Amino acid sequence: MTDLTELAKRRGFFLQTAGAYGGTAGFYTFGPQGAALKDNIENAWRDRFTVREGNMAVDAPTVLPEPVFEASGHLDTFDDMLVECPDCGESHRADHVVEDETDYEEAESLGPERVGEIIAEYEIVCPTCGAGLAGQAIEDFNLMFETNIGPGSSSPGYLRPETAQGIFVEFPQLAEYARHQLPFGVTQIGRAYRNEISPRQSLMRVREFTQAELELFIDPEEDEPDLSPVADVTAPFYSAAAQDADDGTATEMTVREAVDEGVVADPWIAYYLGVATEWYERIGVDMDRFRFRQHLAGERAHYAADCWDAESNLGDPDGEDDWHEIAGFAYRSDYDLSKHHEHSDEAYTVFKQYDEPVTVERPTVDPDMSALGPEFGGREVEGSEGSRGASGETASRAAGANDDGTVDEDGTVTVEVDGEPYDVPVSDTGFAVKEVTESGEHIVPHVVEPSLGIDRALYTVLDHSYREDEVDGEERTYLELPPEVAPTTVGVFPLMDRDGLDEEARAIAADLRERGLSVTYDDSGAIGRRYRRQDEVGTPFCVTVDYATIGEAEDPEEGEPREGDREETSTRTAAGGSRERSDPREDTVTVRERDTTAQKRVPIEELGETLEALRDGDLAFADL
RNA sequence: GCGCCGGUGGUCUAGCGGUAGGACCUGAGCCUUCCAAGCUCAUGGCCCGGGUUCAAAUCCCGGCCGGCGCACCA
Repeated sequence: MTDLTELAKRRGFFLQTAGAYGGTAGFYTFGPQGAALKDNIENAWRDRFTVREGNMAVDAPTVLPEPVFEASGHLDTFDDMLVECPDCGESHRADHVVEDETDYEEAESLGPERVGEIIAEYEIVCPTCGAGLAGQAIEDFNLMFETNIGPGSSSPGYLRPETAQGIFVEFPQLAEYARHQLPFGVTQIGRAYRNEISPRQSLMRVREFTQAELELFIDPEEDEPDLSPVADVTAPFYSAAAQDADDGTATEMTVREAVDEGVVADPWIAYYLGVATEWYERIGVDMDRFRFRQHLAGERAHYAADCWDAESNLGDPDGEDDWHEIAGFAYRSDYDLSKHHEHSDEAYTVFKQYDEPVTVERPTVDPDMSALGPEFGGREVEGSEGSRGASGETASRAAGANDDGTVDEDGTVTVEVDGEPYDVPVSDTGFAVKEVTESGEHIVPHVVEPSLGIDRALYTVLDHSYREDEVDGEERTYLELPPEVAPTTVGVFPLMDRDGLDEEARAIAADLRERGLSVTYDDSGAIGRRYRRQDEVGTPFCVTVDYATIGEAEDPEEGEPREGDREETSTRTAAGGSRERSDPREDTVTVRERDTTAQKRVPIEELGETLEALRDGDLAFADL
């Protein structure tokens, strides 16, 4: 990890932000290599989770107004109350301490002042060392960055702690775009912010990070995934049950087995675990240092019904394991949409049409207010309210019949007004049972959410691809990045920076760039140094223009052609006078593979095509 | 946020009261016909702020940043 951080800074993958001002914890800037790598990882994610899944991508603001987070629950649950022990200095969740030591439940909702009072009243002591906590300040710690929208403080906003809310809050319109057809998926890749108490471990725990999220909206009663594309994907599953067992370990099994054996309860989650497994492998995560871990019951987020994490092992390969969460797969049920449905003015539902319209008898009320109004004035009459929205059963009880479903002999029903029972004539309530034809119902979709941390994936890929070996007795450091994500695909060098080799190499570099390949040109120093430089940033292939390329002898005994007669190099045969170096141009270059340092000669005219095939995995270097 | 340890060129490091030396990297030149070779030259540094002292990179205090442990991680 130390070596990697050093290489990351030296070679331009990532560095601490604003180091000139002392740096600031939890923020990193991606350098040229890191930015390119991150782009490539993000593009691989878009390809897999948006394009190939047929989902739609959106791009929401990072700042959202306060009501969004009131609805989502983040304002409450992100607001931790901490109390610090005056003796041993340990911080504890004040609300948890109170819940443990008293009969109070949901102490969080009592507010910090009341919790402080309770701690004093009950003389609660520090769970660690036993010192009294009375009188200690209850610190409010909100993990969201707060800001003001516009001048003044009347309109607070927060930097989103997850990209997801930007999708949920727009659900009504997104459902429109999806033509109200479930299931549909919406993806988003973007920054999220959490004011972490203690950023640690380089890129793995930062205050601003990039999330790649998919929110899949499903009808929980109808929709089921087609597991077949990933059914045979194998991954290690570390279930909650296995974690509870003393000697529990992750079990290697296919996605199909995980579902059939009930290890992963929800098939949608299982499907995305399969998709993610393939994706992580594709971008260069070592599958021997990867697993899925189910959240323990007490560990789940406030919205999650079931949750699995993807974890990568960043420990020393020969040493202790060091597992880190790099993605979460949560079955969020209808939590988020229901919340926004309640808090906002819009309906976060889709209309689900029945196969056949159903005709039901539905009790209705149509109160005769000219009769009831004068009698009951402004007081709320349950019977008249009951006609709106409530179920037929409620309406019938309230307006058409007593609780036992009967109508009194004198043709009245008993209605409660402000707790007082009144007899009201049935004729005045307008009670009737009508036949209604219903063609469907409004349902709140459930949400399945694969949420991947891009920075953590990037760091894992770097960690897992870091290699040290020896070539010709010299130590070598290289990154075994998959060609698809490597910041640079090909390095192009002239063997010597003269004799027209450089011109030839520049022309080749330009041609390759024209094809859209990511190319680095380098003519400095010795060739070996240039290879090592590219090795360190994970460039999978290097092309070298040598004397064979341009038709020079391999064994120059006489003076080399110097500046001034460069054009002669390509017309030497015709020009005569230098017949001992008159070999014809081979028009081939060497292509060197990073991982093996092996070289093959490739004709220049096939070079672009060959490199593209190598990059895309359509051609193996060994088959050249 | 607490505790322990640390912060010297881009990177790694020596110096630990008298204002800095090396290695690597980088740049220029020489040399060099495929894996960090060699030679010459050059660029570049004591985290920040106070204090003690004739004098502070060095000692003290505070801050910032980092590593590790604790807590936290919805």
